[in-house]
Amino acid sequence: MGRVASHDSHLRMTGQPMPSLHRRHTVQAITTRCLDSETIIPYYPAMQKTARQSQPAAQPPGRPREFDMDTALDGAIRVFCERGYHATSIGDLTAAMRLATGSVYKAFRDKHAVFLAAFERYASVRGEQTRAAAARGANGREKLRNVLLSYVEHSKGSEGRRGCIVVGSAVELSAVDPVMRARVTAQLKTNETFIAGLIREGQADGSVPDHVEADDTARLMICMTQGLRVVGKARLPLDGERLVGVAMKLLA
Amino acid sequence: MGRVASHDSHLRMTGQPMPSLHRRHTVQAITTRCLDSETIIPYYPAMQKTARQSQPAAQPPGRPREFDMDTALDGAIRVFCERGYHATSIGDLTAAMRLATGSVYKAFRDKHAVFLAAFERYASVRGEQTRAAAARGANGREKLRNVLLSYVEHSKGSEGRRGCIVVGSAVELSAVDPVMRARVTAQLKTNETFIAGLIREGQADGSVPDHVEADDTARLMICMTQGLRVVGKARLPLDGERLVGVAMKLLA
DNA sequence: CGAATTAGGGAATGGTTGCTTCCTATGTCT
DNA sequence: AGACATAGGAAGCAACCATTCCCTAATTCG
Repeated sequence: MGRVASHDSHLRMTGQPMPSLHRRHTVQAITTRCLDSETIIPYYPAMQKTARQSQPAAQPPGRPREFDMDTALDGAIRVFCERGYHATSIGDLTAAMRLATGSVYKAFRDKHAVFLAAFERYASVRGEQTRAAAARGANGREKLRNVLLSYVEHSKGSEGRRGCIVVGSAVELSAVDPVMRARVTAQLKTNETFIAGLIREGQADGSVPDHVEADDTARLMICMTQGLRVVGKARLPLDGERLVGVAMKLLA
Repeated sequence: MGRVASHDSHLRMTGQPMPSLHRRHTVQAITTRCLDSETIIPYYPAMQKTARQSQPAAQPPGRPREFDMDTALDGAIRVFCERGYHATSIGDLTAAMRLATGSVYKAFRDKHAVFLAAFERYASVRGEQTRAAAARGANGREKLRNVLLSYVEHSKGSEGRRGCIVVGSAVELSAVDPVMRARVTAQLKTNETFIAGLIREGQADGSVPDHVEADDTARLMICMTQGLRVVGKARLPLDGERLVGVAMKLLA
């Protein structure tokens, strides 16, 4: 039973995420906008002393980064989604990111930081896709329908098999890693308020009946979407039209 | 990239689940009935040559087991649900099962076998609970309502925080462990046909309209239930009455 | 009773992992 | 040029993990 302070101790203990006093760094953070575009979350592409302060396009000193952070993170997303956090070794990570070990550890504090950055990017990209799907609808009801359909499509086939990093984090880490748990719940709430917003929009434009309970329905729909990712990862076939057709009854 | 045959190699490679020729053993398997009570799945409490053949109460030779297998497995279920497969060390396991390392390995081939046995017991227990919930309903519709309510209750609070081993397996293992993937999909299908059966029962007794598509609705409800476990693990509050109230619209 | 057999439990083992540290080469800034 | 920072790889380290070994009980069979 006695296990004390290991490498990834902050994942196994209830403790804090380690104050990161390794190098104090006021990062010039690349920010990504999230689903509801309310919250702006920074992720750390590297550690570099802030450039000049008010010259946003100024290139920092030193050799510029050769690899593209986003494509590297896309690789990280791929493995993390597929295998989860614990089963992904640094070797898996460097292979997927096409980076050497040293480079990874130069760009990120540790494995956990890579995971967080991958999570951030995933949330940002998926949020954009979802908002795009919504935008293709004429009214609240149509938007909602498109959003649900988009969720099903992303839960199917090879992408579905790969899995969702949010669901993965919730299941694998939320009991044991307070940082990721906070991030996951925030993400779920963001998505939920986005959906609730669409329902209210539908009620305003008359495409959704007024007696629909926006918040409860939104929460149930979040359950549906998260469950879709679980079921999709287990490779059960999913038929978008049929499932969404049934789901739209919730707006009756 | 080069990783060859590690401890839990059959989990990391695409390979087979290892033919288990370690010791050939015709186990006198303790069997558990599953949700739909159609399939009988053996799990391996130990390796003992079959006793006499047709004397079910005959005690096998050797020192009898001291611990209760089911309570030990309940402990295993607890940690596996909470931390998942990979993050659970043998130390965690022995602590939770209140067994010494050697005893665990005497009773099970390896960690994977413990996990499978825990999964089996979990499925069996939860199946019984679900069937009990259904039995408390007067007609198909009521049964369904009770089942959904039971799912929400189990996804809430401390049990919800602990999590569901089926969801955990789906997310953490199904991409990488064909044995568990098969087990997970089988379980999901079993649950799905159970729900579909309740819908049809409701249609037969008049409590559910005939135009409801039983299969599609059942699949969507499975997504809901699995999603509930994800959301519950992320600790979002869940209100059974409200959520199920909304969900019952699917039977309109 | 002895032989056979199995469980209990803890110590030992061997391999892997995450992480760190070196090193040299390279590119961009002041 | 000099400072700085990245790239990439190799080598190393301490920790940990899953598994095995081994010795001690407890029970049945002959």
